Amino acid sequence: MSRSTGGQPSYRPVDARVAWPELEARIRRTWTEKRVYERSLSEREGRPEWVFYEGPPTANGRPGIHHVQPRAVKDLFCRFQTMRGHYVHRKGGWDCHGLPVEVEVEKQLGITHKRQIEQDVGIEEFTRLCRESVQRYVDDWERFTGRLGFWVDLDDAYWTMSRGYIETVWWLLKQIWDKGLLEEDFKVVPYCPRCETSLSAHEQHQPDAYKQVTDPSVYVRFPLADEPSVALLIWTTTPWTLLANMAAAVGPSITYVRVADPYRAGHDLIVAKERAAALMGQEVRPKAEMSGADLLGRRYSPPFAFVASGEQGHRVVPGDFVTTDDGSGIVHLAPYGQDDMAVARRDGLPIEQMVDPSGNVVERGIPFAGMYVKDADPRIIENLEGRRLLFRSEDYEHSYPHCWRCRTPLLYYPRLDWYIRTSQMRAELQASNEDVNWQPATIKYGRFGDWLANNVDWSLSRDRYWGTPLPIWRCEEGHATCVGSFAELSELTGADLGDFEPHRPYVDDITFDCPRCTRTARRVLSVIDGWFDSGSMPFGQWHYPFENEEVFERRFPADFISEGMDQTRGWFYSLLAVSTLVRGQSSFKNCVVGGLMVDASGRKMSKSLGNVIDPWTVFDTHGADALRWYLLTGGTPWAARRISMDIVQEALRKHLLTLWNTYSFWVTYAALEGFDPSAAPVAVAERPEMDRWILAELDDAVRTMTADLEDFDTTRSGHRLERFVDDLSNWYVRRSRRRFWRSSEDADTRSAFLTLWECLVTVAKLAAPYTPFVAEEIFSNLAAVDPREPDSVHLALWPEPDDLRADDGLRARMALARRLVTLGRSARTDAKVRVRQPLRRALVVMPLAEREHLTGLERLVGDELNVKEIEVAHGLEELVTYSVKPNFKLLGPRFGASVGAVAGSLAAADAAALVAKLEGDGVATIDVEGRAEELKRAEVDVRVEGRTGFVFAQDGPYGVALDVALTPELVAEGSAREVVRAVQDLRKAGGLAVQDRIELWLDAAEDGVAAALTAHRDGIADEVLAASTHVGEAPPEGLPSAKVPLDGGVVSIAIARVNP
RNA sequence: GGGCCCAUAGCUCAGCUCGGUUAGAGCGCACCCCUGAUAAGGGUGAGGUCGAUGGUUCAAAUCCAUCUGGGCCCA
Repeated sequence: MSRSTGGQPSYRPVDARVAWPELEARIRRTWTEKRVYERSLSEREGRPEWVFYEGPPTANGRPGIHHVQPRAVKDLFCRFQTMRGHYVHRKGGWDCHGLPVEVEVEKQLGITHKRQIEQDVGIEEFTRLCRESVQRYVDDWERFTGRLGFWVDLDDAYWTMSRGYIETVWWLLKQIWDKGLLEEDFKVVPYCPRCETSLSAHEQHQPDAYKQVTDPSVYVRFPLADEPSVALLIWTTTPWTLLANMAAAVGPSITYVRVADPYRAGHDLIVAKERAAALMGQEVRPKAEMSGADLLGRRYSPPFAFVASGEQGHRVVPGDFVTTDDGSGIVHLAPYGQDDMAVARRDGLPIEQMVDPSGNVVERGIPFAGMYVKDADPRIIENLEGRRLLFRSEDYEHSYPHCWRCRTPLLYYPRLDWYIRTSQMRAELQASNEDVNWQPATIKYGRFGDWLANNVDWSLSRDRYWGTPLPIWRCEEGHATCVGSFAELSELTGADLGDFEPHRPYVDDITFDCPRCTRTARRVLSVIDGWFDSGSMPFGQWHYPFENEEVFERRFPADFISEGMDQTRGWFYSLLAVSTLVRGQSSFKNCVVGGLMVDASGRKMSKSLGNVIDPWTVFDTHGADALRWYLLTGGTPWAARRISMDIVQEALRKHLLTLWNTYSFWVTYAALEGFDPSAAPVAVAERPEMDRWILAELDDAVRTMTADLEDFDTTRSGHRLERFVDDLSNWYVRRSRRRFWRSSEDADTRSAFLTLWECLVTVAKLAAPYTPFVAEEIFSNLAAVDPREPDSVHLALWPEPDDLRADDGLRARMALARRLVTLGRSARTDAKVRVRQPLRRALVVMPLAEREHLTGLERLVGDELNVKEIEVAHGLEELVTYSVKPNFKLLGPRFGASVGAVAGSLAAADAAALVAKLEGDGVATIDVEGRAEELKRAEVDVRVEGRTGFVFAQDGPYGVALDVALTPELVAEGSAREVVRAVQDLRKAGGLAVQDRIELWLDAAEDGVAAALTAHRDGIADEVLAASTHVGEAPPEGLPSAKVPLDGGVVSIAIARVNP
């Protein structure tokens, strides 16, 4: 790299073939050496902050391909906003607590049961291993993060297991406690019998939690106590819950019928009328009909005798949750359902716990005692059958929730747990949501809004070991004290606890005298839901309010967060909920939600399908930039993202290689010419049209990309960049190539070098948030000569729109020229005349109003088509026919329903005359439903079509006709071009450098060809850098040579390199 | 069963916010061209009832409704 120091600038040579992974490794080293990330912060000190919160990844497993997109999105906006001049602090974080970590350690220890932790391992050793386990994966994550190019401060990351973080969580819980929103309550909760802990609603709703399972579906007779030949028919898919049956519920307004029991002569059954046919067959004849209300209060004989009936048990009770969608319309109630427990509390039903915390039937449940409930099911069914209580038993397939970590089917289980009364805060949560800008917007009132609208209390406590301990101490009298800081705990114990370890088991040993009754208070043994930890990060990352109060206030709430869709009910919820509970507002303003990662055929990635792609394979093959580019621009961000090696390679080839080729082109010639962009400026207005055009496109790209990225849209913005790079490479460079080589340092060459340099430097800036490595490579090589620019693109300011460059008129004119070129090529293809053969002229048909748009671009179109002249055709009726249609966009509103009549009238008119009139006078009169209507030129669409017999291509109102007549001069010129091409091939094949000079021999037997060689001798020599040319002379032996077949004969060629 | 998303060429996707009569790219395919950006590049072509039906409208890929299929989230 060089600075312009008076001598010629030098550029790092650019290999046309790039090894992306190596390039990226080199860039990463530069970033480290030059402390670029640190400076991207320090150089923005004092500028307005743009606040980003990092959602802490669970450091409990190696990062996978699905972690790439969220991190790429975060990085993109942070880099973009930094370039926009903001100070963007990026504190990393690690989510350390929770069941996943415990499960990992359990596996490592080879234990399968919770009780082994306390008995065999000990809590002290267990939590020590949990801490170690977290530490182990952090290295993987750091490597992954760096490789991806995600700039985040991991050295100063927050750890949810740190003392300070835990203290903040305690403080937050105390705030909630003081509001009366933290309570212990008896509730039916989803419960994992293996982990022996309840799950919060959002844990239960993790992806993959629901799986299709087959359960028994049984119909059971509950004989009425006072009429044993009549039985209520109930339905359940969990036979084991019958052990604790409390009552049977009916819908008071549902109609029930008494029908003959088809399997028991002389017995009757009561079922919902709507279900009778489905259960008994179509021909069922009701013996009696009654409403649910009529059944209320009737007693029945319970299926098992474990639960004493008491006053209220084993009766028919009303329940508004009873439906006739399936089952029998009569619901068996047991303490294992939320509806059931609500009724039990209302009606004083007898609650008996028949299942222990491991999911086994309790001791007195003979003969099922000790059996796991799912294993007890078949035995219970047998038992019921033996007592003629079983009506029917079949298999029932349905989706059922499983423990999101260990895959054990969940049980619903009545438990005494600690809750945050979020359901009382629903309106506040919804108000917070109002202030969030979601991307995509549908999340706001869809997925997330629904979740808030149906909010249930947050089950906070976990009977586990590795987590933030619930800071509640309770004495023997039941008085509970919530502790909100370590100092407060010291005060309560009356001794300075110093730097005590707040985790279990140490914190469990701390006791104090209950402030209310002075009896000993001990900590309740629960730890809390890990989601509360992560939701506390706006506070916990700064150990607020114990320190950093000013920092916290400055960085609350966040301008931006982003995670995958799966966090809707995870982090997005906990983050919103904690700050709403404590601060009454959302802690984030903008949230970009990413989609799921699926394989190339749209299937979810899973180890069992074997379709998981390791991110490192992609990094090492195509590089991080290619992967980032694809993920940030290919497809809708929140739709499922298909990913495969091929898809990434395509993104690489299409976009990054195009950019690279353009960059490599500039450097190659700038190095040859010793070009210095900073030497002599050329004003935009003084540059050729082609240069002004690409700068106008560049300006448009800057404007639209800025607007889209401010709007958190990565896709549109990326597409604009991709189109610009394509324009730059495949039109600007393609058309301007000759201006770059072997020219003297004239204004035109300077302008070309300067323009392409400006484009590339600006593209590097625009690309920096997307593909930070290649952007840095280009920028650091090209912008080094510019003293105004920093030494890293990531320290540069985002490009500003430039009115001197903006020129929409020119953009439209160039679009017209390119359209005509396409038509000309099409015509050439039809004529089967190769492009190297020059043609005399092309005739262009186009609307009069646009003709002047072509002025100045004829040469361009002519060059591209290799024709000598472009003529705008007049009076070409013999070449084309016209058709005229309404411009519906304009005439639709004017004529309304009559627009069809206008179309008819136009179709019937003499099109050529009409067009002549419109082009000449600007208006024409036609008859519409008997009225004379005047139409302006713009109000109609004119289309041309070539008549047969002409080499003509058309598109709408545009047409290009080629004059394919060849003169001897044209043929000779074509021959010369063939020769040039053959010589260039020889040069390349001979390994000559671009600037090497040669001695050239040309020989042809035929007169016509020989004449062509003579005529174009100087032109050929000039083109191929021939220092001397021998025409009609046999070359010395042993030189590189070729024979070129032409229409009129054969040319023999030989070359020799001239030693300088 | 409910909510949300998606459905456009053989494949991957734009376009839909704000309706305009000729729906575009890339990959693949066929044919061809170009060639000192070259292990690239370019052109032309074939390939589409824009998931289905109905509605609104002079006009629907676009707006509305219903349905079908797929996905995600939930019950």
